[in-house]
Amino acid sequence: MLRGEKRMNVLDELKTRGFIENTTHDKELEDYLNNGNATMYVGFDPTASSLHVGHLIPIMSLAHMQRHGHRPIALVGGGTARIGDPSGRSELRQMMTYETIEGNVAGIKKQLSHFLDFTGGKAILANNADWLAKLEYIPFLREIGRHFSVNRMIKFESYKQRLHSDEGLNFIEFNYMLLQSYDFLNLFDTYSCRLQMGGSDQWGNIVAGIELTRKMRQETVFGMTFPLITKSDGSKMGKTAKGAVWLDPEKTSPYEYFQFWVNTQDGDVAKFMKLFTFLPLDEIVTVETFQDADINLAKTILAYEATKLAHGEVEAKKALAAAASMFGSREIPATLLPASTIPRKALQTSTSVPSSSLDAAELAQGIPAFKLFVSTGLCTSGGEAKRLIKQGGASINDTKITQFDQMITAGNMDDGTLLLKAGKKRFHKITITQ
RNA sequence: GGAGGGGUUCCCGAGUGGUCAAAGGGAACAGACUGUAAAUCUGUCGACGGACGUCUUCGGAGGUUCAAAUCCUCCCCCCUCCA
Repeated sequence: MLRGEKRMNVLDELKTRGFIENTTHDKELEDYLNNGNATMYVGFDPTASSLHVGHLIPIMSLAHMQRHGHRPIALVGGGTARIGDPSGRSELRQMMTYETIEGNVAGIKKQLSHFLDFTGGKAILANNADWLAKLEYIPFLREIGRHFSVNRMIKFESYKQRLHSDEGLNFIEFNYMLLQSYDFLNLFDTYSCRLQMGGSDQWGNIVAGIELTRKMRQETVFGMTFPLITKSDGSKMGKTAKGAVWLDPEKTSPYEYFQFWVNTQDGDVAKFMKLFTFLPLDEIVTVETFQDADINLAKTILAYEATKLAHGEVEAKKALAAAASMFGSREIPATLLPASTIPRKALQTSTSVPSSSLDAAELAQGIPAFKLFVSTGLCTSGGEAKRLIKQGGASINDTKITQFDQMITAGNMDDGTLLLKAGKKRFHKITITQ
């Protein structure tokens, strides 16, 4: 995407791709980014050991910045997590132990390095625990606290909501804004970082940091917020039944991750390509008119590119192959999104479907079908497995199971394996060991 | 410190002694329809070798009762108002 004569400037690119909801100081910010060598940061809360799909917007925006020659800072909130941000939350966060937080920080740092190049100072990975943890209460209040008006703070949306709710706002959370503002000031001092980006719920905190820097340093720094990404049906993007879609392959396998993207709704394909891949905009535009089978090819490309970014090319190819063997595969024309590196030939082989092995002796005695569905993890209880079978959603090697206690024996094997299918999209392969 | 309100199954939320494994909604799951989409319709939705039955669940611990989510005692947590 770096080829081409007329390269867009970052701001335009981010705008066109749908990353920007709001910015402060439009003109000055544009100048700042156009003059090269800008430094900007996004904060990531280590509330879990892994980032999830919802974090891709900030991650991708930092990646775009880096591609345009700027220096992004990924700030992991190891310090602020000890407080808990009330913004956009209807209730007090569960307090996390320091050990949990540090564990989460480590996990998140690892993932960020898949998307950003931290070598040679091209990007910076920081943890605000490094400066927040050693703050002293009285000096902090005297130097920082005095710049904050409570009258003003309680007017911010992030607090207002909670002030009027039954849950209330706890004092510890009330301080979050001061700490995040202090982060910005600190990054400005240390790295001349002049831009903070964040979700739209961060607007108040970002603005507070801008004001603090102005008051204490008489310098102008900027803010930018991302829109809340919703699906075309209006629901929040990135959550599924099982909760968030994680970037950690241990929590969400590359295959599931791939499937998540393939299952994108029609109306969201082009939008998601703009946001979650680096495919060139002029190619993505063509997707907007696709329908029927073609839109599914576009979804495959979206899934492949997104999986490649998060898990690497090898895993992306495996996931693609696994999906192909489950759902079939079609050749993808070279003219379709030509910038994508997806393998375009129709595929046959299956590789990374969840699998387990079973002893041949055990199978020889026969195993009731529903037990097999439980032991493979396809169902969480015998009752659930029976229900699945009763409803006609279970099959083994493409033969529908009609009786929950049907005995499965070596006779059901096909090519030495049992392919269990629960519903249309969940599979499990059992290989038989002698 | 005082007064009041509240903690119910994944979420919201009804339920004030048996008819409660607990209304209703959402989410989810399965089926039909499809394009591995959405929408719609139907069914399911604590566990247990399926109906009957048994066991576990309504903040925690005890107690009353033939019977407790419901009554009593103590404790924990949250919120509101007053100080």
